[in-house]
Amino acid sequence: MIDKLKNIAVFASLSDDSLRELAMHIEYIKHKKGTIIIRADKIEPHFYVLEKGIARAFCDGENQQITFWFGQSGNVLFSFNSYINNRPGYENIELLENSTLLQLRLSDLFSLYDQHLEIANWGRKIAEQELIATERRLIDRAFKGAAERYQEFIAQSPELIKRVALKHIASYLGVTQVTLSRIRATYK
Amino acid sequence: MIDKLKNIAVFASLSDDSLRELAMHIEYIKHKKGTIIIRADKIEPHFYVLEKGIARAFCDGENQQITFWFGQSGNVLFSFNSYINNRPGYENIELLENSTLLQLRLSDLFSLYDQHLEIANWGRKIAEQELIATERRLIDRAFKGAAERYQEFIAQSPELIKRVALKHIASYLGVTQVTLSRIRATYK
DNA sequence: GGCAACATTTTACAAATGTTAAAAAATGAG
DNA sequence: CTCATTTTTTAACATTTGTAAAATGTTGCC
Repeated sequence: MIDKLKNIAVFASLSDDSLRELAMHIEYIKHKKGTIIIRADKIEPHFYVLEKGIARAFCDGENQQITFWFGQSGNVLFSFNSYINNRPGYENIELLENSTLLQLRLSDLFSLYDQHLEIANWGRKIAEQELIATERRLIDRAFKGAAERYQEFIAQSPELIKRVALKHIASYLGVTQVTLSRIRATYK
Repeated sequence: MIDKLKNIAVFASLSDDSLRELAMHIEYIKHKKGTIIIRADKIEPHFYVLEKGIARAFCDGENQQITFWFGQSGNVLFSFNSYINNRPGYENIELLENSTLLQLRLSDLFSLYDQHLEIANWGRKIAEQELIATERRLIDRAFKGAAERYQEFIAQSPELIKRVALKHIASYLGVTQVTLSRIRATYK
């Protein structure tokens, strides 16, 4: 089990001791493409790590869904508001492919944070990495046009372009699908 | 010193023991309005807490500055990329008023993270709170028009509206100053 | 294969925001 | 207080992006 965890990106920095602690609380689960694993307006009691598959987080609007996050193999996957504030979340998380996940109760994770220094710092780094990635996206929206953001998305996430519907990528980039189509038509 | 720290929002949750540990490494400093306390492209070796004053973080573009963050009394203030990745940052931080700050070496802070469980979890929560606030802003950009974002900014940050130049608020909201002026003219 | 459901592109038009420049208002130093 | 500087507003026009609807393309199931 520990060797298996070591191969997953988010666990790579942890000592065997910490991995053993975590492994005691981890369950493997599988879900099919299309499963909504986390639902808005519910307190989600688990923290997941995506072992295999692709996921998206989205919010529902009146006549649109906005995808604001993609997860790939090795990424963590949780309801921000449940995890951080113990409140119902605003986001849904959908699996876009048949996936395998590691599941960990938040209550167990929080106990580990309060008992285990290395795991507490691991949790800190997870939040910090998400933070810097999110802030970069916010800044990119200000400095770069939609076309440039699309080009960079292709460069940085070649897997996602192949495997994710364009309508999801459009809202992730902050434009409508029509605009994304126009951008794509320009670079043909 | 410890009692003084307790009055600052970001320290409120810490035990006396943790506050004593932190206090050993904290220096008080003052700076005048207009001081750029953190500069892009440098590794910033300190972590600051704003005791009194207002600050903004901005990036320089070709013919514009984009403000993407405001700090008020009790907020922490650091170069994301220095703090998180030990690399030169992309942001400048400017004090918009005469300010008093608490200064802490990152190297000291990281030592505390590696030695002190409560402080490690305190650092985790700081990152998590920034993360959730940043993500909310990214989502708000998708669902709300500029006028609505302005209204909410007024409601949530009445102090900032009074004390910060509108040109900074415009870029924070993701519009030009001309557009913000038009929005303001509408609600008169 | 053929059909139904869904995804993507295209078109025409509308709305929002950006750009540039100039005027008006506010601020701050001496 | 006055002048110079900076900030904010206003105006005219250009550009980008959005909306709605139709056309085309793709996928998967029976």
